[in-house]
Amino acid sequence: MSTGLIPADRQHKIKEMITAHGVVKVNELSDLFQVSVLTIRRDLDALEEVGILERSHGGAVLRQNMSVEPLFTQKERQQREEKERIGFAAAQMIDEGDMVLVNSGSTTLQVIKALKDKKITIITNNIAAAQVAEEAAFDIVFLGGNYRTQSNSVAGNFAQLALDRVYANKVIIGVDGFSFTHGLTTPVMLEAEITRAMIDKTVGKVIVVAASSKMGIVSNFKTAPVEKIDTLVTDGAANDFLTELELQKAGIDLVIA
Amino acid sequence: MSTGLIPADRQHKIKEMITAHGVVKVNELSDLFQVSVLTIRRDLDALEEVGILERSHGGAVLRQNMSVEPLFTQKERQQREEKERIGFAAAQMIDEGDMVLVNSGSTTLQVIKALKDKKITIITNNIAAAQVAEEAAFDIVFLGGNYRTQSNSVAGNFAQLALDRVYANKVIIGVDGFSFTHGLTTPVMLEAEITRAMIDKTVGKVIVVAASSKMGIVSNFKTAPVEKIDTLVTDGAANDFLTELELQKAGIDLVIA
DNA sequence: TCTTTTATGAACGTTTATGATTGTATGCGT
DNA sequence: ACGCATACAATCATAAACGTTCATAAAAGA
Repeated sequence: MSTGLIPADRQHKIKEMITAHGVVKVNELSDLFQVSVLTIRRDLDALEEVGILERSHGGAVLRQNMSVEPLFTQKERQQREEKERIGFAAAQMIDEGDMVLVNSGSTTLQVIKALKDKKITIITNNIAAAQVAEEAAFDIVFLGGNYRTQSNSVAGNFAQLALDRVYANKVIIGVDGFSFTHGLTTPVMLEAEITRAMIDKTVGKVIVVAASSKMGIVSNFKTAPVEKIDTLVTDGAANDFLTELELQKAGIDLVIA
Repeated sequence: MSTGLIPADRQHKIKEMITAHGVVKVNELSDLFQVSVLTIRRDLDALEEVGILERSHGGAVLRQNMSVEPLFTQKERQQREEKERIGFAAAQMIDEGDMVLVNSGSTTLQVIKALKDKKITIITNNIAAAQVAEEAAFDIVFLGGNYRTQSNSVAGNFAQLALDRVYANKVIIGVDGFSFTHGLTTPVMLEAEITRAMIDKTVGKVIVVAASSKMGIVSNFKTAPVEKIDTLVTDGAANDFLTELELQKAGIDLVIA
């Protein structure tokens, strides 16, 4: 054996093939690369180990993260219980008849779930809220705009246009980063603009919901300085980060869920 | 047994089929994949084990994680195959780069599904389209507005506001009633207003998708006279209702799916 | 140079996938 | 309700694919 491919190169090509076709067969690969089926099998085993494919008799298929929202669901599951508690605590601050703006994110979705039985109006760009609305007491109004599958939300001109016409008396903000010096930040510009507009259009309480994992994080786009926040709802682990002095200086009421 | 599919790939394809159609038949699959019904049954058993479908005589049906729209789903299942065909036929009329307005309803949702691989922009009030967008090539823009759980769609001021800013070159309209004398009608006023506005904002083709069961029906609110229609996509059973003379008089191209 | 590691292939017993057969269960039509 | 057609489950047989072990040979290293 002299002019053959090296294993890594062969495996790389297999990887490309299965990504393109979704499936590869041991026989075909053996034929194509002019190596024994045994070698191919070992290649496939190695690639399965890495996790990019699944073996099956006769070949292998591409491992699919499959069907529904990969990122969103994964993010949602992570720390789910904490977020449920935070959502419940935040929901206690909403009264019947309120008009509440809610931005996108897995934490704010938990707030919406917790608001199920309240007769209020929710205005949101979080499309995932549609599922919750099925058997909820609240009215829900969606902002329009370009849909982003990763976050299951909308943003853009239409949303801004709609927000121009609205005044709310409370706003629930979920964030990706919370920092005393850099304020609230999120990784996507359009989302940041929506959040900023939501805060602007609220004459009442600005409620931020953020798991402790967001504390001290600074993401790419700033939505608001901490001074704008009225209430911060988080979990106990955030105590390490938050100091009484700083909270007081920023005028933030702290709620530990 | 030589060049056949490997089991995992076949099962994967079955999975896709049942997700798309909601139901698969053992005979059809056996025929399609050129394997015995016995093999198909074993595939279905395996997939049932995993929990993505439920066996039944002659085939299997998609297991619903439930939760979602009772009314909507029921309506959607009814005449599902016809609507799929209609959706597919209507999708053929859309070209790359088009900006397409689509109103709400189970039939238009099928059109959106059929448009999965086209690089276009879809503007719709049909929130159900979010699920389709997961793995679609098109961009999707949602109109905002008050959410109605029954139809899984939005309507109202925000939607009208957004539509003011848009011009599309094609519009896909699903209706509840189609009548030569009374035009297109739907049972909900807000939906009718949206549909009317969509037609107004379209400079190109007005494509109506309507199962034969809608023919001759007059619902509560009128959206447009038949003269506005460029193309009607329906199924064969509509021939009893449609006459060549009337179609010609209204200037409608007929497409039987 | 000698050893070690890595890659590959051959041989052989084992497992898996599939289809044929047979008898049973289910659903449909009259 | 009954009978017929179809779909089903169970068992068995076969061939392809598989894993294991061993052997060979090239590449890397000492």
